Amino acid sequence: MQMTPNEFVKLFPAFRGSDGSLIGDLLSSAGFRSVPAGAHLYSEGDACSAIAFVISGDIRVYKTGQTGREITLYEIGPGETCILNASCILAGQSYPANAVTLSDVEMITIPSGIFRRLVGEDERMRSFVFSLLSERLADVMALVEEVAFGRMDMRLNEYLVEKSDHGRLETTHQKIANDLGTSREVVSRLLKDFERQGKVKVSRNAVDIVDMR
Amino acid sequence: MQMTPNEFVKLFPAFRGSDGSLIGDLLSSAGFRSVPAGAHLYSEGDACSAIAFVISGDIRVYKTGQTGREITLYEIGPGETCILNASCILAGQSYPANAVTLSDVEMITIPSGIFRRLVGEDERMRSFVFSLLSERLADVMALVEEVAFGRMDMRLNEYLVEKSDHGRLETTHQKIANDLGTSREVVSRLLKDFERQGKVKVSRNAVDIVDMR
DNA sequence: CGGGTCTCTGTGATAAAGTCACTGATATCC
DNA sequence: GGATATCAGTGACTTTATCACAGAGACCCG
Repeated sequence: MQMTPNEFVKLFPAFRGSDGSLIGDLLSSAGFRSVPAGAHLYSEGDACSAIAFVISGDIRVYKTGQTGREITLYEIGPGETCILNASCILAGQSYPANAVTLSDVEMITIPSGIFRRLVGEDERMRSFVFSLLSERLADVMALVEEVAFGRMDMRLNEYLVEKSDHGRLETTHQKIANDLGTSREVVSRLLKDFERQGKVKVSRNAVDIVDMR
Repeated sequence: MQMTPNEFVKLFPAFRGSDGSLIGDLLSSAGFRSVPAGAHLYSEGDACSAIAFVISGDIRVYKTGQTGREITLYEIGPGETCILNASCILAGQSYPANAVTLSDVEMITIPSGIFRRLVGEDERMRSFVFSLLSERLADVMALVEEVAFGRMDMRLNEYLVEKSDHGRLETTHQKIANDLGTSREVVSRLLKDFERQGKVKVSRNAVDIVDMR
């Protein structure tokens, strides 16, 4: 599959109005990559060689503890880059987290050398990368606050509201726990409480929101 | 006080070998600022207008919860910039955290416009800022993991080892709690346990490490 | 169809951590 | 030398996490 500059700008509006060559350079040196849902993209400690611009699908970036518990740091969607790639490439570090696809994902990959050059030459590219990196930093800082000070019932409540689609969320308690950084039992118990309070309806592989205010 | 390019490069070796004009530009437009210990530099939500390069002293960047508990995200020392400034300037956000000086701090401040231009023009400046930003992101991600999965006794143990100077740490239980994101009572109790185990000696305003392995 | 095997969920007991409400102990300041 | 402020200790209780199971539903396959 090939992408036109027009399609690219539609997805990545930060590049609108770029002086001609940038997007051309970017697309001509880009590779296209299609990854199935559930694929493991990289692990903590891996080195990285290319940067990915996500066209479609979602990616989950998470940390793991020794006990096996997980916590989601943030998700990457269409119109974003996997900024950890950028961060690794530009700072020469290895990945500080893990990433997995949540759905089938299509992305454009750009070799790190080309990417480095583009960041140097183009103000828009620079600004795009800085903004995304800054945003992630702010996101993760907010997560620290939530984890350190937030109560689990509140966090679960917000999670259900945010993640549900038309009042329904199809997932398992284990997956919710993995996003929130807690254990399955805790999620099960809290959902049961919510159900007793008439806020949700719990069934196998799904939670239906009744009234969460 | 005025700083020579030589002194600057000694503190910020990432700029060694910069093509002449960069450091000159930077220093000629820089302001010098001296701040006493304990001063509040900025709060969550503030806008920012200049970037600071720290010459001497340490700055603590932290988050606060509604209950009044605090947690330190990271500290900034000599030879580093307050990267949140950069991130705000380049991404147009407001501060996502609070900052306070831990000691008397001297720093060079550079107006955001000049800074923007330098990042655009100079490869070394760009690389310096990216590296620091990436490093902070990795730091804060590691903190999420610690807070979400780590045990308090382990965290306190590591903290004491890292922060102590010649086996002694002069601080209050409250300050330790503020760094770790827990409450004073928890720190007091854990320290008491450590003392019973013969690992430390606790006294008012100080902890002496006996044997922490 | 029926039995075996997964995956998902529920629950009790216990341990770790945070909260609340105090008390006591040590400095510090007129 | 007391008044005041700061710092630390403690019991009781709540919230979370962990461990060890037990069922319940889905799915496969002869």
